[in-house]
Amino acid sequence: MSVARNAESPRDRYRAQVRAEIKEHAWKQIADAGASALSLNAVAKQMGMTGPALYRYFGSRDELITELVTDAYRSLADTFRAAAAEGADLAGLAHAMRRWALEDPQRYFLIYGTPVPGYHAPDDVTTIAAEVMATLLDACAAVPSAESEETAFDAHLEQHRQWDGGHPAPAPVLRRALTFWSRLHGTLSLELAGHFAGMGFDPTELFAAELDSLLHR
Amino acid sequence: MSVARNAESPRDRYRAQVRAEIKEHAWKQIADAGASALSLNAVAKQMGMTGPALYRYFGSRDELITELVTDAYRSLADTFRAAAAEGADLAGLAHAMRRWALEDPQRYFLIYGTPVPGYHAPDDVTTIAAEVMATLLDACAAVPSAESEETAFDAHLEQHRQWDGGHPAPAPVLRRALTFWSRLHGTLSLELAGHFAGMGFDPTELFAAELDSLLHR
DNA sequence: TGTACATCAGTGAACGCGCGTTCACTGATGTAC
DNA sequence: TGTACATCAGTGAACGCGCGTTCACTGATGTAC
Repeated sequence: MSVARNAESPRDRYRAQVRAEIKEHAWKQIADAGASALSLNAVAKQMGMTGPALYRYFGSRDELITELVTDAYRSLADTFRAAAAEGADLAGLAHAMRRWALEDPQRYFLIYGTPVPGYHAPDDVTTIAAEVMATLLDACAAVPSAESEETAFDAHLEQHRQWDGGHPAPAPVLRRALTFWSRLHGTLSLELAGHFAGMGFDPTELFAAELDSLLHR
Repeated sequence: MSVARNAESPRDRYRAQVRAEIKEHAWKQIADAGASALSLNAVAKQMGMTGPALYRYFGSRDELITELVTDAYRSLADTFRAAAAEGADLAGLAHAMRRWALEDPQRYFLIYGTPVPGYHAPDDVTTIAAEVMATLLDACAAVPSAESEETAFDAHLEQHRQWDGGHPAPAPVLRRALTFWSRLHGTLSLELAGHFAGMGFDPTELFAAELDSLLHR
């Protein structure tokens, strides 16, 4: 038995590298044909390996997908945090989110797209998803509250909320975050799905208008 | 050669009935495991038939799916038209749409969910999709225009529009329709995808709030 | 520095499965005289 | 009303395919003395 070692061995480095390469090819495949078409054998072939080899790196196809989902959430969370760290306000977050989504639409859809009816996400995924929300909440709390009146929805939120641990935000902040999320997801997902194609206008303008509706009202 | 007959023969009736039954089972399967899991063989088995039998009714799996998509659009269009015929205003349409979506979430997602990257919809589908939009535009045009000022997005729409034939609506009406669609799709799709689960509030309230934002501002 | 051993990445064969789709056929149903 | 014929729904076998996953193996890489 060897001494407990925290330092990474050459083999560890290699493992990490191959794992990353597998994921990269998996993303490419998802971008080409959607997540449901992701095939371990196809990924292996593309890497010049045989299918079973991948089982050294991922326990199953589901495990791979779960990790891609987690990575996607983490990437979005990082994008938000980075923007916030550079002093971006809510509008800044919105644009960062849009850029992130346009960068790889299928990555966006893997998270916020059509769910598979039976599937239930593992805890890790739920946790990291909540982190994204937390970053958004922080940004919403920082907005100067030029609120005129309390809305009916605020009143509802006041009474019905069980925000996952440690983030007790006032109702108007919660409302702002939800509205931000929902409104921007609305334009963004329709745009990414191609539903505005052939209508002639620039989706960027609609996104900007919706963002505006969030801030100046 | 027989006389040209418009009347439906018993065989025609039977055909129509079996076609309908196939679609019904297909919908059930989609509801259970998503559209990508739809299998002709599985549908046939569920009906007590063998796979090849279905080819009497549909040319291919793709043809079946295309017809389901078309039916979904038609169903939504009918829902809108029926609501409009009963004198429903924009809010009425919104609630009709929500009811329609909740009735069968996967049907909603088949239309407005994650698109398959390579897929391009046939013309029939595009046409019926435009019909849905047309109904929405009519309802938007009927709203009394309590507009204070012209928005920047209105100005953009004024110059960039190529609405598919015969529906030259003024920019503010277009804008209202797009905002309606995008905002309600935002809340609705997040709700249907289960992203609000565990947050404690009632999605109906958020939907109502978003609908309110469309009407009173 | 060199040898002996342990680790482990990747292969190839195999399993069982379900898929979409074609084809030649059978038997029931409907039609025409 | 009864017989001859045409239509056509559905079967069963078959094709070729790709999938996820297991298993026993080989050979290269890294480790310990």
